Parts: sequence; structure tokens; C-alpha cells
Amino acid sequence: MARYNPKETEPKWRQAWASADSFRAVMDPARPKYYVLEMFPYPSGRLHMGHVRNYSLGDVIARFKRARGFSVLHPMGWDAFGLPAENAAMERGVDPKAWTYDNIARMRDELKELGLSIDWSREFATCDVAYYGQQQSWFLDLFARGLVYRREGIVNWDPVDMTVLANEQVVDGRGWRSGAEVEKRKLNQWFLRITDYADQLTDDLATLDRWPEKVRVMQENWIGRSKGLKFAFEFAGSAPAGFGAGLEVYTTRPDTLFGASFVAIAADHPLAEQVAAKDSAAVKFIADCKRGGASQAEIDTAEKMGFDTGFRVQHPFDADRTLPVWIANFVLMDYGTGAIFGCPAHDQRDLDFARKYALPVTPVVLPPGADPASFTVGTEAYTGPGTIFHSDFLDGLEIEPAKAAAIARIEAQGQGDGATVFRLRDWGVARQRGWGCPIPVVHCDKDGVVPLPKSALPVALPDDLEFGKPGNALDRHPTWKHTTCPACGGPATRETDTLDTFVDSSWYFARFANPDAPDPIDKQAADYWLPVDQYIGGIEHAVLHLLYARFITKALADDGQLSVREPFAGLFTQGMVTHETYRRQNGEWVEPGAVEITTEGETRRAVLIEGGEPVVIGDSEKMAKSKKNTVAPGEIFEVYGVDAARLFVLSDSPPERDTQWSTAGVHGAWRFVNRVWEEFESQPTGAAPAGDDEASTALRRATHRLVKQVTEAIESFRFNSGIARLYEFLNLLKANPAAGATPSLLAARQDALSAFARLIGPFTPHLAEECWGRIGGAGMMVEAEWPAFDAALTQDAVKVLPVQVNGKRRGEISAPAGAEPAEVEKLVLDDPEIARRLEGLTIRKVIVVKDRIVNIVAA
RNA sequence: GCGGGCGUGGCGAAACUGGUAGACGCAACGGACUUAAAAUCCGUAGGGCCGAGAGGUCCGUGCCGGUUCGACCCCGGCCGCCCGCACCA
Repeated sequence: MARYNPKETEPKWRQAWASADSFRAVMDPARPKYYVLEMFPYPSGRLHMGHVRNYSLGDVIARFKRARGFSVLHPMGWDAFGLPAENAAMERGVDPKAWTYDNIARMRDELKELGLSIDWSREFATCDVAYYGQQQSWFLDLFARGLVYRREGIVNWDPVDMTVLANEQVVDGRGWRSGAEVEKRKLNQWFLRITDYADQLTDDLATLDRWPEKVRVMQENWIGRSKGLKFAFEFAGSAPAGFGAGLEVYTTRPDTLFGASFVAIAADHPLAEQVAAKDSAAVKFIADCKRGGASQAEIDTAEKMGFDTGFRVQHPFDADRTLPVWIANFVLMDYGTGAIFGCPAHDQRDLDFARKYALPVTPVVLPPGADPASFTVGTEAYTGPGTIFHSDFLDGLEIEPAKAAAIARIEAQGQGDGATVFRLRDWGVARQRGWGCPIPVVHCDKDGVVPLPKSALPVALPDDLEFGKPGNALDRHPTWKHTTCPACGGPATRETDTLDTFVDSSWYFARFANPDAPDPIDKQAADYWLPVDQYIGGIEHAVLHLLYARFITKALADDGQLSVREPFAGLFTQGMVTHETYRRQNGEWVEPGAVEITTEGETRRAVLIEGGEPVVIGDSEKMAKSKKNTVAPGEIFEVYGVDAARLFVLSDSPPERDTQWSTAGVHGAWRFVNRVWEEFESQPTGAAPAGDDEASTALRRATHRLVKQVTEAIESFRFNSGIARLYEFLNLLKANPAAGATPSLLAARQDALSAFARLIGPFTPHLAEECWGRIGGAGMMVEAEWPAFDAALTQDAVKVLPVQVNGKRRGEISAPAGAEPAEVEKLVLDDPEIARRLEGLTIRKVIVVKDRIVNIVAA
């Protein structure tokens, strides 16, 4: 019997699918549609195991839905702009464009090797001028809608990548790609008004019921909506210049206003700067504040520091009280108004500050049951529920009504309004880089910033950019930026900033509906295909890509270009592929291929294959070149075939969890592939329908059960469980071999194999085709319908019920499926073995759960 | 500090709606085949105790308690780990 040979079969079937154009997505109003999308890859040039997992997961869904009769869209593209290409250009002197397209070509081959059911006719890269030209088109539309603006602002500057970063791209004070400490710089910057959508972006999270809770919560926290009161304190005495209208603060606790003992402003607040202009001590204080780091440890341990400006403000509700104005290091300029009032009794930070500078601490919220005469606050602020006291017109109110009353009073006094404040900032989208989508505007001495007319699109990148040195290649190109002003016809310069690559990935899913459309989005096609029914990718994009894409979708919907307001109806975040790490005695990382592992009982040891030096086996960690614990997919395909690799990354762990790659594991999957093939080969051709006997009936029932189980497992993303059922079923087939089988068993086997071939299709598609052909399946398996099951046949005719006595298993009985409790009870009590167990005991109660279990309560 | 998640054999895990805990796989061990090894195939397997054996028996899903005829699952309280956010007023 010939061993299954993936090197022969796998390319053959891929060729067959391509020839038949099996995966072309077609708008078919007669069928329900299903759009499966995995986050598109950055074309680094090499496929890694994370890709294998991501795209295999999506392919399972795509193939399954296809077999279930859906009209499936499953496209692929490339997130192709960005810094790695420029870095490669600098390091190796290559052209970023050529480098990128070379990488795409290589990765396309590798992805195609995976046997994915992708409609390759829709492929595009974001660096195709046909794509980014369309992006410029809708950018201008958003510009016209006032969603794009330019202003000077303090921005995050990555000194290594030499570009501006969005807040979302700064992690722990460092650039998300470079890891360099981010500097604050004042620059003219382009922004997208994502804050206009902050409310919707929060509210609509509730509609995303097929998103992981975790991601929704992360987005909600990131947007950080808070409701409170914005109001201005009037200055007592003459107001500083520019503060005639008072000093505006934001609070979520207007109910505690009578507990206020100071007002604090951020070190970079305009008033602080004004004070510093006249006071060298203030200058020094502000400098000290700015020196404090932004890291977690520094914030946790940072002491509260303050500087009394000497100004005093009037308490809004008490004409007899004034409050001092301090500059404080714990107040942030970029949240709220950059100024607060401090209520030490009910806010820990304010309390720490007040204790340090001996400011009054007046409790105004009385905890339930506390005595108003004796309640005091020591070193811990009280933030719990209670009743307001020491607060004039608010006395006796609970917190929420007191907030409302305080806001109403402030509004009546004309000093402020109830306000919603967000943590979310507008999205800074300009990057000072040459390898990106040019922002389609010009700068004219006469007309200022002028958006280009659509007729001037696309604004294409020049082919002769010079990337050999740091900085913006577009800006230093000798001729590209010089143009004429569309308004006055005079000389003008093009904007040389390009768009953040997250803009590129904020609408690609919509472009896939029709990638050749003359407009950015073919509305008719998008109306058919969108939203994406199942989106699959890593959790790392929870607040970056996924938030931006939601925003752009809403903005384009408001512009009439899209009908959906949410791009991704279902989101699945898959775990990483990890691998054990190995280190030599000197700490050097060692690649898995150089290590030999031996086991003695339960102890595993590792040595270098060359030289035998002992190696330390470390934790399983995300595959990374730096730790040398990567495994190249291509090498695995070469040895075990693509199907075995796909099967293993899907079988070992639930998809949302990390999965540990191991050679032994993929070997096990490969063994399964071979055993499946042997089973199909052993089946004689032409097994005809025949009568039933016990063995064939049991096999038929098991087949129906298998179909049910695998179907449900795929629908609920429990691929590992579904695959376990397939392994189990293969064991059952081997226990009912073709050799020596009765005609009826052979016929049951034939039906079982037919179902089995289709059930393994989503996981091991090449093998499935080969098996389908072997048992005489009509046409290609990929065109076959998903097998159906008969619910009645998923149950065995006779059930073995465990029998418990007082909750402990004491035996079992056989009963017909669906037997009534009374019937089962009689069977149990007639059973001699059970009777023996009950000797000397009085039966108090017999609980029979139909088809499940019997429990006898006895004493 | 706030929020989310997780805790089950040597390992990855499974267990439907509260109903036989550990399916399936990896590693291991025993056997067959082989001159030998690899590969492959067959078998064993949570732990303790009793028994020559068939088998019996007790313990067991992070810990303590509760609800229930019955708890990995529900409730209360703790412990540990992972992830996200964080001086956000």
C-alpha cells in the first residue's frame, strides 16, 4: 500500500481549484452571503507560523460556510506601506517599492501553498497607486466634511523612526515599533476628527455582540467617556491676563464642591506659563514636574508636588470662601481642561496633596451609618456611597441627585455646563515618511492649505525617491513637491507628509467588495458583502486598527459611501504560536533545530546536537527571531505537507488561546493524515447499499453523531474539539475494518467515509479531495455539500446509564434510549448488582435523568 | 488602583443546559515487526491503599465554605497567574 504523498497530491489539487476558479466570490442574491476576512499581512517577505494559524482559522470558516451553501467572500491583500521598507532601503540600499513587491510575490507563493480558499482575483496592495489614489479621494471627502484639520499641537515624536506617532502608537512612553522613548514636540499636524465619533464609537460597542468582551472593554476604556461638569471659577481680585472669564475646571464630582479646598492646574497650563514668566521659582518647579517620567513605576511612586501661584478664586456657592490656585504635578494638561478643584476628603490624590501642603480636609459625603459629628478622613479618602452633609443646599441628598443639583445651580449661575469628556484624542495621521500615501493637498503662499480637486488624483509617489538616509524622502525629492495651486494657479508646494498606515487598513475590507471600482467603494457591491461576518486577527489591534476602522466606516457611512456603520459584525482574536526556548550555558539563544531532547521518565533534558553541550529548556514563548525559537513553515510543508501543518495548528489548543508548536505535535498530525488515507485506500470501490446489521447500524449512528459534533464545533470556534472527534472516529473506522466486513458494514463504511472526507475538508483540504476521489465522490469535494445529519440517529438505541448511590457511581445499567424514568427506575431496582449495593439501606428517593444518569438516595 | 480573563494528569487539553472528570493528542512505558535502529502497528496509563488476579476501595478539577439527590460548572470568601488601562479629576 502506497504511503500518502502530499508532495504529489497537494499541488495537484491546488492546481485543480485554480483551474476551476473554485473560490471566486460571486454576488448571488439567491444565496445568503458570508464575508470571512483575516487581518491582511504586512509583506515582510516571509510567512511565519502566526500567519499559518491565522489564515488556516479563516479558511476553516470560509470552506465550511461555502459547503453550507453560502456565497462566500474570502479575499487577500497586503498592508504594504510603512517603515520596514524604508529601513530595508537604508540598511541594504534597496528600493522600498521593489523590495515590497518582491516580498509580496514571495509571500503570495507561500500563502497559495497553504491551499487557502481565497478569491485571488481581488488581491491588492495598499501601496498600489490604484488603491491609495482612491484613499486620497475619500480623504478629500472627509476634508470637505470638516473631519480633517491641521493645527499646531504637541505631538509624540519618535526620534528613531523620525516621525510623529498617534497616542495609540505610544506604549509606556515608547514608540510601538522602534521602542524609543517618545519626545513631545510642537508641530503642524494633520488630524482626523475621531473625537466627533467618540459617543457613537462607545455606544455602538453594545451592538457588537459577536466581539470578544475583552476587546469591547478595551475600546470603551480607551475612549474613556466620562460625564461631569465644566465650569469656571471666578478669580478673587483681579484676574490674570486672558482669564477674565475665570479658570475653567472639569469634575465628575460636582456633589463634593463644598469640600473643595484648593484649585490645581497642570504644569503646562497657560496660567502656569504666565506665572512662570514672572517667577523663577515657578520656572524651576515646572521644569521639575516635566522631568518626571511617564512609566508606571514612576507614576506610582511619584510624590505629589505643588507650587502656590498666589492667585485665589471665588467658591461658586459660597461668597465668603476663596480657594488658593496651585500648580500641581499630578494634573494633566491633555485631559479635561487641565485644571481641577481638589476635594481631599473624597479623592486620594487630592488628599495626599492636601496633607503635604496642610490644606483643609472637609468631608462632605457621609458614609451610611456614620455619625456626622465624629466622621473624619485620615489618610484614606472616602469614595464610597453616602449622603451629602456640610454642604448647604445639597445637604441630605444622595450622591447622584446632589451632582444633578450642583450642575443645575452652576448652569443657573451661568458659570458652566454639564459636560461629557473623553480620554480619546483626535487621530494624528501625518507621518514624515516617504513610503506612504501622500496627503492630497498643497500649500500656497496666497491661499494657504488647498485640497486638490479629485481630477488631480491620484497624487502618486515618484519612482525615484532616495531612501538612503534618515528623514522624509518625499520632502527632499528635488522636483516632486513643486506644483501649482489649484485655486490661484500660482506656484505651490505639495504636502510631503504621508498618511499613517492605519489609514490604509481602515477601509481595505470595503475595497475588497470591488477592488476595481472607479470610486473608492462600489456601494452596490459593498451593500451586498458588508459587513464582514467574521473577522479574524490578533488581539494586539484591539484599540488601534479596530478602532480606526470603526471610525472610518462611520465617517464614510455619513458621507453616503457605505451603508453599514460597523465594519466587523463578528470578531475573533486568535492566540499566538509559541515554541520552547533554548539557551546555552552562556545565555545565547539556540534554534530548536540545533537541539536534541532526551527524556528520562518525566524529566526532559536538552543538549546541543553538535558537541553535546547541555542546553537550558526555557518557557514556551511567542516565536521570535530574537529568541531563535522560530520554525519556518516552508520547511514543515516540505517534510509533512501543508495539510499536516494546518491540522496541527488547529488541533492542539482552542483557537483563542496560545498554541505550542512542537515537532512531535506536527508529526502526530501527519500520522493522522496517513491513517486517514490508509482507511480510504482499504475501502473497496463500489460498496453498494445493503441491509443493516448491528455493526453497520452502530457505525451509521456514529457517523451522524460525528457530523453533528463537527458541525457544531466549527460553528462555535472549537476546532480543536472537532478535530478530536475526527481522530476518535478514525479509531472507530479502524475497529470496523473493510477487510472481512459484511456487505452491510461495507456500505455503512462507504457512507461514513463520504461524510468523513467532507468533514475534514475545512482542515485538510488537499487530503479531503484525494479521499473524495478515492471513494468515487462526484466532482471535486470542494463543490460538495456539507453532510447532513439526522438528529434521531445521533443517539444510540441503547443507553448505558451510570447508577449512583448517594452521588457515587456504583454501577451501570442499559436502557433503551428515551426510556421513561419509571421504566428505568424499575430496571435499576431489579438489577442484582445494584440491589447488593443497597443492602441494609432504605431508599428515600430515586432520581432518573432521561438518557443520562440514575441517582439513588438511600440511608 | 480600575477593568477583563484564566487556574483540571508529566504536557496541550476535553467534559453539551448542573449528570460517569481526564475524551483526543503529545511525551512515557510494555509488546509485535527488524540482525539492529528508525518508522509503523497493538496494548497500558490521575493518585493512594487492599488483592495473586478478576476486582474492590478511598482521594482527586488552586484553597475554604455554601446551595443541590448530584458541582470543574452556580453562590460567597480567599490565593495565584496572565492581559489591558492608569495621577483621566
